[in-house]
Amino acid sequence: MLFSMTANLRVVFAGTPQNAAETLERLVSDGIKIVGVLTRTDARVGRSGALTPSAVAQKAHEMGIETFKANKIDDKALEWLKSLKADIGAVVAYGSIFRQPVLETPRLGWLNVHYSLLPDLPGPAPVQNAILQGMQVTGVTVFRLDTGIDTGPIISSTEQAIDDADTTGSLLSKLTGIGSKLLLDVLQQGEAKIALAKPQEISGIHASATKPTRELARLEFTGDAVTQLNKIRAMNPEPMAWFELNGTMIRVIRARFQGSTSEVSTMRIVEKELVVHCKSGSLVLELVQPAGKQQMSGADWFRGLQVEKLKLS
RNA sequence: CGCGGGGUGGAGCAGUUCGGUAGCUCGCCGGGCUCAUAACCCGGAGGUCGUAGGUUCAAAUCCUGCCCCCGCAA
Repeated sequence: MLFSMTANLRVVFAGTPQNAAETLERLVSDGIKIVGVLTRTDARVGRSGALTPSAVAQKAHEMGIETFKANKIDDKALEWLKSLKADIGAVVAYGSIFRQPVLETPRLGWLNVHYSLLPDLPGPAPVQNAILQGMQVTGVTVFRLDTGIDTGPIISSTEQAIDDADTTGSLLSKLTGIGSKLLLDVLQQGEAKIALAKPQEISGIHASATKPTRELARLEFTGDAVTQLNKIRAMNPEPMAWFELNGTMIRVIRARFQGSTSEVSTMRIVEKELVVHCKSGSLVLELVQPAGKQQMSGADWFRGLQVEKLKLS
């Protein structure tokens, strides 16, 4: 009986990429009433440049949910939102800011799923930055959207340990599952739960989690081994860490730390594996991808170079 | 037709400019050495060189079409 009083919120969902689509699917399969989906417009994707609907758009279409495509919430989009008469909105990586009139549109406002333990790592790339900083614990936070960037009152959060082998891809996948459940719980508990949101205690500096650029993804083997390894993990799958050799880009997909080191920034085969010596340790480059080639083991790639050892400039 | 790289035994590459017997480093199989080995030595199997056609006495190599894989940029 308790359920029937609260579980029938009319929810509008806003999101764009794959993990948002997974969240949407979870909500629907657990009985949340999604009255509309807002997502970004179709984008040109890949070499062919084919116009492709977002993952969320595809999922919504599959589930027969009314969809509105817009890259920012202009007056037309706002009008559509109003017409839905939703009680509440849920945002997972939609990709645009919400203006005040939009925040007020569903009567209970909007919930946002953010992949960090706020107030740590606000901004667009919390997962990459958690790994980049070598953090061992992160989490997911569900909070009420306000006009700031990830500054609204927190409803609930869950911790998640970061494994040494985690990449942004693998960690995001775990966090997506947790976030879906967290969001689902809040929506099922309804208005009473949402009212319990507590303002964030934003003290000191919380570095905003900006999106990593290609230049940031560049590896410096003269640098600290652990730092480079964190970069490799954080940049996978996007934009992928890389280094340059003879004018071509070599992406490093996967690597692991190894204690000993010798001549810095030098590669050689040690016990069938490709090892690059850095400052304070070495890295075994397990999986690489030269530009234009398939992924291959570091040892296979190095074999093709037909050299004993390689000193990177 | 956005720019570019590539398709050669199971893997990674060389050979293509200048057409002339399929090469290298690994892996695999067998044998040897060794207390032993993933180390070392010897031997072996495995490829119609992405595909279709053209030029030629002769094509991995030159010409044309097509298929597939990938990096960048968006």
